[in-house]
Amino acid sequence: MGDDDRRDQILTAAEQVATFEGLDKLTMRSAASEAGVSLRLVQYYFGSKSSLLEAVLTRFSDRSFAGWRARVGDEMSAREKVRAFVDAALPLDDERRAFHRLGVSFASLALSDPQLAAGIYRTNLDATEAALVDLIRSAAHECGAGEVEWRVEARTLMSLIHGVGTMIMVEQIDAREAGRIVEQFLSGRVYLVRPA
Amino acid sequence: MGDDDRRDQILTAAEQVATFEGLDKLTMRSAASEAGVSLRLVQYYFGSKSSLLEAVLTRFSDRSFAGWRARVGDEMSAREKVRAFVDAALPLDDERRAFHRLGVSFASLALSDPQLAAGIYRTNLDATEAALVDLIRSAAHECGAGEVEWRVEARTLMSLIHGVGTMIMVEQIDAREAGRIVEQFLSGRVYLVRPA
DNA sequence: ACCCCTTTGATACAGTTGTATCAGACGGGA
DNA sequence: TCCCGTCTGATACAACTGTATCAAAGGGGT
Repeated sequence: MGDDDRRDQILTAAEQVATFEGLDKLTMRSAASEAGVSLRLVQYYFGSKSSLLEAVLTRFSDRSFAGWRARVGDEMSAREKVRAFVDAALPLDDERRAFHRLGVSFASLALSDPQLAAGIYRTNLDATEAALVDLIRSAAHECGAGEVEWRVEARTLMSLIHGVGTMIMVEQIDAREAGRIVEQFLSGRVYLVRPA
Repeated sequence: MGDDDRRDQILTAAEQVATFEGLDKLTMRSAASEAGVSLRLVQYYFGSKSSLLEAVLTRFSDRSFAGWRARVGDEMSAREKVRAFVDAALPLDDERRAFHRLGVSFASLALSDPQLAAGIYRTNLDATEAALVDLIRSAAHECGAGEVEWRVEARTLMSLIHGVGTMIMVEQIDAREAGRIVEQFLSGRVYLVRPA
């Protein structure tokens, strides 16, 4: 088995543990056990725990984009893409719930360990924001809407999604209610008004 | 020193540690050390760590309301109260930032340890939601606005605030930008439109 | 004075953690 | 065949955790 394969195998196992048992349960040993390899092997490939953690975090960040692009097809209109973006970011099924759970852990980590997590976390958020700004601007152009503070719009939408996601996770609201909240919000946005 | 005083002293120390060093650094020993008492004393008053954690969580939840009421005066109009609510919930100074940091830790805990944290967390959210629904309904009545789905409105606002708060915490946006986002959102809400 | 119960303190113990060390196995060039 | 660098594994170790145990001080009722 090649190096990258092994690395990936361990990384996948580590992510699995962090997602389903909590980030605090992710240890060198638990990752090794989940991957079905020895502790020494994890040490060999990652050296220290912080390296492992950083690798998991980076991979998570990358997959965040991958999961989004998988839902945003190229043939969609910009308006549809915005909807798809929202849909991708909400924890509406088990896969997205698992993903969100890990995201919350990392957000928490980013606040107490700025050096490790915050950098990657911020980078991810900034990239997401930039992509969303583009999407919204395109959508507005399609709709024939005038100039708007795109960045504020993007950040508002990102904030709302984040908050709704958390509410779903703690089961204060269900998927239906989340849909209602988001729908009601989006229906008032000029960049989504269908052109006459 | 009376029982409650001692309990409170330890609890305050525990909260201090959890807030400024991270929830994972809160241990029986660190709480004792911060409080300037022996480990045994913490055991004596709280028995187990989960009890200590639960007490810290409960106290946090209570203070959440206290901090809010401190900012929402009785003489305010309902419209002003909604503004004050938003203001109280955003991490705009060190105190509110510290508070928010602990809140994120607990949110994360609530997702991996439903039994302990989720109950208290959910109770807190539900109570907040109920209070905000009342506030919004009153504000709308003041404004002469018609019927709206108050609950959806309240949840939307709570979600937005939560998301904006997180963005502030990871320093993706600053207080000014947060104000702009919230202001732009609120300006479109019927329940805040000043009566003609 | 005596005693008993609450309160406080020092220490021990088993489990888990990250990390380091020792000892081999594998595999291709000389 | 031999050898050497890469790769894999078992084990050791110190630090830290929650919890349990032993011991003693304090102080009010008899």
